[in-house]
Amino acid sequence: MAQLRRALVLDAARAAFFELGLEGASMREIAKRAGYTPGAIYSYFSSREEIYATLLGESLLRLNAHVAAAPGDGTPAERVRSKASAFFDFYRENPRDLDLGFYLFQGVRPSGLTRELDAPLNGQLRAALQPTAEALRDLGLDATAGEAEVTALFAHMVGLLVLIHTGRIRMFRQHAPQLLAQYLEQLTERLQRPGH
Amino acid sequence: MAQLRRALVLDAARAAFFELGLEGASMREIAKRAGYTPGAIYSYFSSREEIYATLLGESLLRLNAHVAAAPGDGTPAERVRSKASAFFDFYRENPRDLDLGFYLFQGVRPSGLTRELDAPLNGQLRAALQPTAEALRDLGLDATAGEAEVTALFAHMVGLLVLIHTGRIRMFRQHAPQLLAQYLEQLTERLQRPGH
Amino acid sequence: MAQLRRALVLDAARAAFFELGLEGASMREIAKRAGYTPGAIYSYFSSREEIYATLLGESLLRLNAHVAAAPGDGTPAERVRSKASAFFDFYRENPRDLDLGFYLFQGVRPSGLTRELDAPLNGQLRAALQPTAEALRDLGLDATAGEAEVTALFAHMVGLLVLIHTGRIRMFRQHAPQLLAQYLEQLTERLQRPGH
Amino acid sequence: MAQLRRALVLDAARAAFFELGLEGASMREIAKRAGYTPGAIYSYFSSREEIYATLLGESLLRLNAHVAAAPGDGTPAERVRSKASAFFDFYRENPRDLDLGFYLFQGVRPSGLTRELDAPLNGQLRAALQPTAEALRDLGLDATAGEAEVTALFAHMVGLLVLIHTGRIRMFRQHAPQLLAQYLEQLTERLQRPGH
DNA sequence: GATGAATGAGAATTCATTCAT
DNA sequence: CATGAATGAATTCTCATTCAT
Repeated sequence: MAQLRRALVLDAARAAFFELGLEGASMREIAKRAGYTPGAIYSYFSSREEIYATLLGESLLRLNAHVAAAPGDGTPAERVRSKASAFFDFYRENPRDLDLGFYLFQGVRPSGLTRELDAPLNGQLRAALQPTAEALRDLGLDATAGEAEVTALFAHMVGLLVLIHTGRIRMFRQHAPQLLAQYLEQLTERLQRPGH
Repeated sequence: MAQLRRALVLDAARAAFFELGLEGASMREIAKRAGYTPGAIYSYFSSREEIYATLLGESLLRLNAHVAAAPGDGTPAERVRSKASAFFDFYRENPRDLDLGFYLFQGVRPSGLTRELDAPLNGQLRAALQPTAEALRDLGLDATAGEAEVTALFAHMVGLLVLIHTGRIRMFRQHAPQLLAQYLEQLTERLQRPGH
Repeated sequence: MAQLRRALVLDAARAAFFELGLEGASMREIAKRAGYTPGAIYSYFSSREEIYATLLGESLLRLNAHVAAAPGDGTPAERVRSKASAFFDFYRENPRDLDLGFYLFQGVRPSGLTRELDAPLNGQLRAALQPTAEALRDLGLDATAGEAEVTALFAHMVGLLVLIHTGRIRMFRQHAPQLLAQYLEQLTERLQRPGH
Repeated sequence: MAQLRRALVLDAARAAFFELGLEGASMREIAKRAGYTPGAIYSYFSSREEIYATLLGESLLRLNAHVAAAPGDGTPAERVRSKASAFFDFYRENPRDLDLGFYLFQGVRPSGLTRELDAPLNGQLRAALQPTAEALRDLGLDATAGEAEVTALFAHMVGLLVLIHTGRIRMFRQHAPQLLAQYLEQLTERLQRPGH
């Protein structure tokens, strides 16, 4: 019962956030959309931060599900491409989830929430990259090298996503997915080259 | 005269922003630092947004200067590394400028200013990547391929900078500059490989 | 049964008040400590005021017990000192009870409760001063004079307690108990002086 | 100009406080009475605390003026009575000033104001007792004894004022001024007695 | 007797902006 | 050009209390 209503508030928060962005999704706005008075929200979430953290956690679950659903039965090189692309596409197709992902370290200063919730959320993010990391290891990389490679790949995807997100990509008249494909191509080729 | 005073306001705004961040640099704060009353600021800038846009333009000028100052007299491969690293290091060493760069599309909704100011600002950003693009062409890339490569490189740098900025990079226990060096290494090596 | 549960709520209220003070002891807090929901409290007390009034009545009972326990077998002068000091020490050692004593006329405006509960509470307060008044009469004072003297003594103690409580006593670098001892000394000496 | 408007806000605050007490005199209420929006108040006072502190400072000034105006040309014993009574009467006749005096340590927790403003306010309070202290010294008391005596006297007055204020004095069917007169009588007599 | 849910009023404070002077 | 004054809307959050179930 309470769980249902909590979900209702969360729906309202998600909608508000997705429509109005961070600034617009105030407690007032969320309450209005949920059909509540602002005070009532606090029965379900103890602070604005908690709402956002919940939303972000949920978003990361969707991300992980999306990555898990990507084909994982080909060659290691194919799996690198498949899993990394799944990660990338999730955020490309759901730009608000990217906003959400950026939320905790962009807009949030005063809250003590960051510290407490940071660890599990980071864990969820790591988990979403895990399949890619495993595929890289199957290509022959050791733990250290795999870590470096997955970090570089993660950075590359984040950069592309930011460029898409901010519209800066048009500046270069390039398509981000194609750029990612090239990066992955070169990556797998490089790792399979003799002498590596 | 007016130009001088406008510069004075801008100095105050820059100082406020660099010390207090986005949240802390209110019109009140800027005015106080400039020795003005809040209302007076509006003689020089028509909105808070315009101040930030001006600040961003100025930041991009500094970026271009930094890139121009980087050594440009080695081999093309060396120049790619030199110029790209200059770009990267500028933002790594001046994280507030990165904040500034992200500002206009992150927090700003209501302003119609973005559109008008977007073009020149984009131009300045392009300019900062121009030396790198030229060095890439000197490595034998045609216009189209060069464009793709510089975009990919730009994305990679942006991604790394975001990871540094948000502290997420610690998660992977990797150093960003090293990752960029590897990326540049592989890039130049690939472009110089026979058959390319 | 109901009486037991009422006591349970009261325990929670007392604990909350003694730990968190007036501000912190909200209905929510009291309910939480009692293992109830806020609404349930209203089965036992019709308002927050009533809880505090009940708490005050109980506090006055403890006060009376404390005074009763003080030695009453010496000379009248000794008994004045003994009983008055017991009164004083109770509040000095239990500052929250003093808070409670001040509560009803300090913070409370809207309640009509004060009037109804005032009489019995006043009675309890009087009772706590009764032993002192009797000892004074044993020193030879008639009813009227005894009344005046016990009132003056009461005022003196209240004044000292307020000074302790608010920290203002440090301003004068004096110790309250010592000041009370002097007052009692002079009082008994004066009453025993020939010609009185 | 600004000073005038500040005074206007202060008038509104005083009126609100005197009519509605501490709880009722919210920023909303003060603003409404001053004909302002709540935000406008912050041009004149930086916080609710500052308003109350100003009100209290002003009250203490009136207290000091009242004490200064009391006759100071009789014998030391007469001056003790005159000055102490002036102190007492001020608060007896202006009970809201007493409320104000109790404010800073009763209702105020969260503010950092107490510490900063406490010292000067304490100083003003001391000053109001100074004439009495001097008259006591003229009766032959040394600094230490005078300090003790003025503290005891202060406590006695505070106690009586609290009893008046809370209505508890009726309980004893005594008049406070008369009780103070008796206290002062005994005090001066005691100090003038041979052997002292 | 108790719950769970919600209300509605209220708190202090901050802000970009406007505008008569 | 600049001020001083003020607006008005916004912010998050807390609380005693009510009431259908």
